[in-house]
Formats: sequence, C-alpha cells, structure tokens
Amino acid sequence: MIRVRFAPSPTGFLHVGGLRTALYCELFARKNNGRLILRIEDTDRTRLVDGGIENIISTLRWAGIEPDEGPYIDSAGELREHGEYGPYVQSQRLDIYKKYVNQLVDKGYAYRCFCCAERLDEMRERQRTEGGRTMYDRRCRDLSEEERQTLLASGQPHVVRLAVPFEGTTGWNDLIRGRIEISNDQVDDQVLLKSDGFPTYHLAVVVDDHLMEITHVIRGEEWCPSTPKHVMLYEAFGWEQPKFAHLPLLLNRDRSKLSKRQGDVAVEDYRDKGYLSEALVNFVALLGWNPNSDREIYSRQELVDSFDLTKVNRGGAIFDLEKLDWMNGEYIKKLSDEELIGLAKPFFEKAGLGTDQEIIAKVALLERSRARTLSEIPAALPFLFEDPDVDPGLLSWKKSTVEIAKDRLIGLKEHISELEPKIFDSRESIESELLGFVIKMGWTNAETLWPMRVALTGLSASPGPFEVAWALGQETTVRRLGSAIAKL
RNA sequence: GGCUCGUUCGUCUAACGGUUAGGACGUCAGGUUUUCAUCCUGGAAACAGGGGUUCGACUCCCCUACGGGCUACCA
Repeated sequence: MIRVRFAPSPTGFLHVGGLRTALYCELFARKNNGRLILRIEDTDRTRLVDGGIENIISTLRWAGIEPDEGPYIDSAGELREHGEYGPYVQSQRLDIYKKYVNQLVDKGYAYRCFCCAERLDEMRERQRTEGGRTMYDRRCRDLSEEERQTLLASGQPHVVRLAVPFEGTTGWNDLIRGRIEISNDQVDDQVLLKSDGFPTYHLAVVVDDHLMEITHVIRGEEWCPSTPKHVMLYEAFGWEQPKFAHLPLLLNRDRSKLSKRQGDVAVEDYRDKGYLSEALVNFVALLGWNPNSDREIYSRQELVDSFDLTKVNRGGAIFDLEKLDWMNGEYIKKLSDEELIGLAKPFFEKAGLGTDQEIIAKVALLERSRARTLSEIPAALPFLFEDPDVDPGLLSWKKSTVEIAKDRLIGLKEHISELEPKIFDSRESIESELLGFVIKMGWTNAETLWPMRVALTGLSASPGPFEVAWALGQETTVRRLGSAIAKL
C-alpha cells in the first residue's frame, strides 16, 4: 500500500508551492490507489499562528484535496482527526520523539550537547571569517561520562545532536534526480531534540514517516541538503527507508525561490482575487510536469491518470501569472450560467454592489467571455448601476454622421418604448426583436449599433447594445436613449 | 566561502542518439465583428558556451559560465 503525506507547518496560510506539493502527493496517491496523509509539523512554537491548521485544511479542501488521514474539520466546524496512525499533529507526539531520541543516545548515534547559543554564535562567526563551512565543532561529543553527568545534574539545558560519522558518504536514489551522494564530513551534527523538549524537523519527520508507514517522501528541493541526516537516522534506527522525491522549486520572476514580497504566494490570495480552484490546480500541476500531450486543460481525473512522479522536471519553474489568467478565463467560459452566477456573487458583495440576484446574473453573463478572474466582473460594467455621463462626440460612429446617429437613436427609442415588456424577459428575444427591427428599417449595423451602444454605456468598448438593453431593461434603455438624443 | 542541484523560444513545456526542435501563454500581423472581448488564420521567437564519445548528439561524459537551494535549538 502506497502511503504519502503532505506535512505543512501551520504558519498562517498555504503557500502555492505547498499547494503543488500537496497536489503531486495527492495525484501520486490516487494514481497508485494509495493513501494521502495530512500531518501538521508544528514543532516550532515561535512560528505558530492561531487557526493555522484549520486554514490549511479548508484551503486544501477548496482546492479539492481531501486527505484520507489526519486532522479534518467536521460538519459542526470542529477540528478532529481520522486514521489509525495518530495523533497527526506533531506537538501532540512529544513523548514519542523523546522515547526514540533516548534510544539513539543509548546506542551512541546521538549525544547530549550543552553548548549555549552564545558559544555557537561565536563559533560560527569565527568559522565564517576563516572562510570555511559553518558547522558545530562537536565539542560535547567528546565529553567524558563524568563531565556529562555533572552537567546533567546541574540542570544545564541541553539539546540532543546526531553523531554524524566522520568518514564515508551518505546518499539516496531520488525518484526525480537520480543518485545523490553527500560526503559525511559535510553533514552537521544536527540538533534532533531542542532544549525545550520539542524535536526538530529532522527527528520528527523520520520518526513520523516511519511510524505512519510512509512509503514515498515527496517534498521540495530545499530538503535535499538535509536528506543525508534523515538517511542516517533510518540507518541508526534500523528502519526501512521510504523513497524520496524532491520537487523543483517554484520561482519568482527573478528566479529566486517564490516568496512573499514579490507577489502573492498564499493560495487564499488567489481565491480572493477570483481564480477558480480548478484553474489554479490545473495551472500549478503543469509547473514542473506535464502529461506529454499538446493540451493544456486537464480534468482532475485526467491529471491523476497520467501522473508520473519520475517525469517531474528538475529545473525550477517561474510562477507566471499571465498563463494562469488565460487558463482561468478558459475555466470561466466553461462554467454553466448557474455556476458562474453563484461564484461571482461573493465578489459583488465584496465590491459593495449588493446581492441583487438578477443584476448579478446579467453582469456575470455579459462578462463571461471577457473575464479572466471573477473579481474583475463586478467592476466591469459600471453603467449597469448608474447612468453614464455620455460624451456627445462619441455618439456617432467614426465613419458616419451626427445626423444619422440622431435619426437612428430617435427611431430606436420610439420602437423600444412601444415594445411589449415581456420581450425584455430573455436576452434572446430582445436581441432577435431589435435585430429584426434594424434589418426591417434597412439601417446598416455600424451606424445604428454604435450610437445605441454608446448611448446606453457611455463607453467606447463594452458588450453589444442589444444585450446591454436586455440587462438595463426597457425603462432605463428608453431613458438613456432619450438623454443621448438630447445631447445631439 | 563550502556543499549541492539545475540550464530547450520572454514564460510553462515536448522531443527511443537520427524531427524543418513540437505545443501553450504572451507578443506581432491579418480575418470575422458596431466597439472591446470571444473566435479563426498566419508570423517572429529556444537547444548557455567549449571539449569529447558516436556514422550521427537537445538527448551520454567532462570542463566552464550563469542561476537556484542549503549552510539555525525554522520548517
């Protein structure tokens, strides 16, 4: 049984890079009929954020990622856990780590270190000025049993460090990168247990992955340098190692690791800007991997079916919004009317444009071919909410005359004001009615439709006049035609 | 600085060692259209550089350059 985990820290929001990692974990699990585990790595108490766990869970859910095990939010909004391998929150597993770290100390794979922060800082400072690598000098590794007992008895705070072998090399076969080997003399005597009794990432990740029977560790490339430490821990414990797959990073435009400051990195930022979760997921899935076909748009099932971890790229990918915008527009076009209206509604409320279902529906449907994000829909058609200030100079079509514009507007106004109100009930009926009228009158499209559109919208670019008339309704349409005529 | 990973159009990417190096976004030019958007057609645009290996290298090896990551009692 394949078991993969997504193991974020609850630091306040889900990073889009984290979303991609979670997605690849999910695709891999589903493809192989395995299980996806969510584990919360909250061993750094200084970076905890209230509600961080709930935020991760709900954001993953928004993206359509539902772990099989781990913390979840029940229908009553309570945080609970499911699965046989819990607890799935590391801060609730402290006793477990303590037990295993003691095993390591007993067997000589780890040792207690009493060095204080000041000494470590000084040491690194000196190492830096000497131009070499900055690593713990292993002073406490050589403490005699007597010295150690004395320090321990004195209540001196201490950490537990991994006793890295002095010689040799440690490596692993990365599913994405192939064999990676690192000389042991480059590996620091990593702190495993902090003086506050919390484990560091390195200890906790190995213990938990083993206990939770994780078969594949899928994580970001930034973990490559510390993977030898993890391999050493597996060896020290005598545990079978999982397979490792290190994903390429998501990058800023300047090719540095994707970060705040250079744009939005929180998934919720994209949600709030009006990106559809399907679009964001589709986009992010194709950053670093693709199904080797000429298509760009894939359903979730298609992604699952074609996913292949070993085909993931090795180079980092710039998170470029232009293509995301296009893709989001494609997804908006595919939405049903009901879906589009439902999704657009919150953005109207946020823009302070009310919750009038009818007007939201009209705006959303008029904008669907234009919109790249949901948030730009409410602001796109201001003339639906109040009468525009029409520039008289704009009213006649560029290749026509003011006289013709005025004549057409008068004709349209008279005709429209005499129409049965129910013709305005549907977009199709009003469009075919007015189109038929223009043809019957023998008017050419341009010299008629341009003035009408400008009279109704005041804009040089907007949706077509008939659909705008439908959206405005009979009364407003007639009124605006009237005030435009008065300006000519 | 040390260690390590990477490098195909501007961007995301495809290409059993044999292709006019393909697609998509963006861009440019046309077309459809009352305008914008949509839609259609077409164009420009890439194998980082140098050595090998090979009958033949984008594909394999080495070097260089450039870029990234890591270098915490953070993950």
